[in-house]
Amino acid sequence: MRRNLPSRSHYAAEVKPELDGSRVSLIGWVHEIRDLGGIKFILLRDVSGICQVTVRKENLPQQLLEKIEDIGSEDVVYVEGLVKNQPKARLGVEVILEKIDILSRASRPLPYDVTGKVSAGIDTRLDHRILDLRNPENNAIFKIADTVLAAAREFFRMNNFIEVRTPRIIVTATEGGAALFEVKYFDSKAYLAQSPQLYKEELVTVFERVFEIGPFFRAEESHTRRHVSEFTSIDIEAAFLDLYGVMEILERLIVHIYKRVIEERSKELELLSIDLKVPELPFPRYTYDDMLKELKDSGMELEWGEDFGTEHLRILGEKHKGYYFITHFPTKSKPFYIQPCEDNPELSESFDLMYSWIELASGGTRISDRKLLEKRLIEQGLNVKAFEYHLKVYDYGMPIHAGWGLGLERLLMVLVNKNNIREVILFPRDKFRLTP
RNA sequence: GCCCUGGUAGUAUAGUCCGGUUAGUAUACGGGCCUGUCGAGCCCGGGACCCGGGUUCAAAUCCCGGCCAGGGCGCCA
Repeated sequence: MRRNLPSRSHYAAEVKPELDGSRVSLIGWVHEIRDLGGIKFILLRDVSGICQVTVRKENLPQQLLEKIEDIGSEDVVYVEGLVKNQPKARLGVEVILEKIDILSRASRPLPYDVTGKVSAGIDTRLDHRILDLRNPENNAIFKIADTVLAAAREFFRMNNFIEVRTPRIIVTATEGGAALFEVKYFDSKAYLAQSPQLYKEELVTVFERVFEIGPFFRAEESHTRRHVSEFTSIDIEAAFLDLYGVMEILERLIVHIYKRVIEERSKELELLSIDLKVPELPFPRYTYDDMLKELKDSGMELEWGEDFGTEHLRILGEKHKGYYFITHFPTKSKPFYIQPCEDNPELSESFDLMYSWIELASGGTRISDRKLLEKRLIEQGLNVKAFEYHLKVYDYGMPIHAGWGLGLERLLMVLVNKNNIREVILFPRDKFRLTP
């Protein structure tokens, strides 16, 4: 026997003045109740938004009134009633209740206030994340994230990229540097991938242009508002392009995402009080040397070859408020697979995409010559033998190629103007949080 | 890993410096009043000093240790 499932005639946000006089049925969660005695207002929330259900007690049978007295915040209810234009209601329309069924009860009191009347710290919010996400302002972030992901996939397909999936369980470090999580893999040790770097480079010899959107893991002991242990990377790799080609793809992707979010998520942007403007192309480009000079002019000397610290980036961010690229970093500050410049091997064909002082993406031209790659592995103190499977691919015809990795959550922080990365991750993971 | 700050009802906070009545407020929750609320309003109620040790006549308050949390640095997306 099939279950008898509750069904609605309309979503809450579809209850508009044009429906005046018609009968509707709604299903949702009780967002808020305001009881004025003879009249009672129930704000009913579903995925589309909130609608006001009005209870006029005078004409209702006792049995129904008792049922209404019994409902509480976050109960799941089915409601039937007549739509009525109502200038006194903020939305200009309300549903006069005729029938209500409680489909599921929420406990009382709830451990967390969904309506957001009392502010809560990020830790408390994350402890009660599901309730926290019911707040329309908070779930708007993830509706925007949905559009960002859809827009990115759409953009990549328009540009002949093929979506690939590379292993999350790997046998060795791909880049050295970042700390890896160790996992038990049957009778041996394995690690959680920190990047798809080597796989996507290998795959350009098959598909020419690949992209991957997926989670990666860093076991860093970071304790900041912009680091977590599990994050989402939007990665591309493309044959027959160098850093300039993939920088163009990156800035055009950002613009495409902005356009789609503005088109499809105006309501969510409004909820978050964000006035999103499509950034202008091209994004400004500066070299590492340019930035060193800028820092010097600001009274902050940095020795050539040193990577920028947060202190330096904050100064650069003061001056460059929006998106901009920094290119041609010193080779020694970059991973082994980055192509050194032909005319000056101390510099590399690398770039970072910045937004103010935040690093959003980094990438560059990759080394496509096996000999050079081996030399760089040795220079960085890595074990060449461990990379044998990867190095072999360079013997099978490896074209010049370039790519980048973009931090999805970092981009979201910029889009929705949040200064803690945990706000834009449904269930964030960091050194101190493994639940919920 | 290093550094700074904090831990008081479900939540957010006042009080802590300078130890001393019943630990205050808001909101949530329960009860009452209220026919146009939309941060509803008014009245009533229950609900808290992170844990352990020390100092003291007396500790939310001072000291030590632990645990937990927020943030910064390094590293990076």
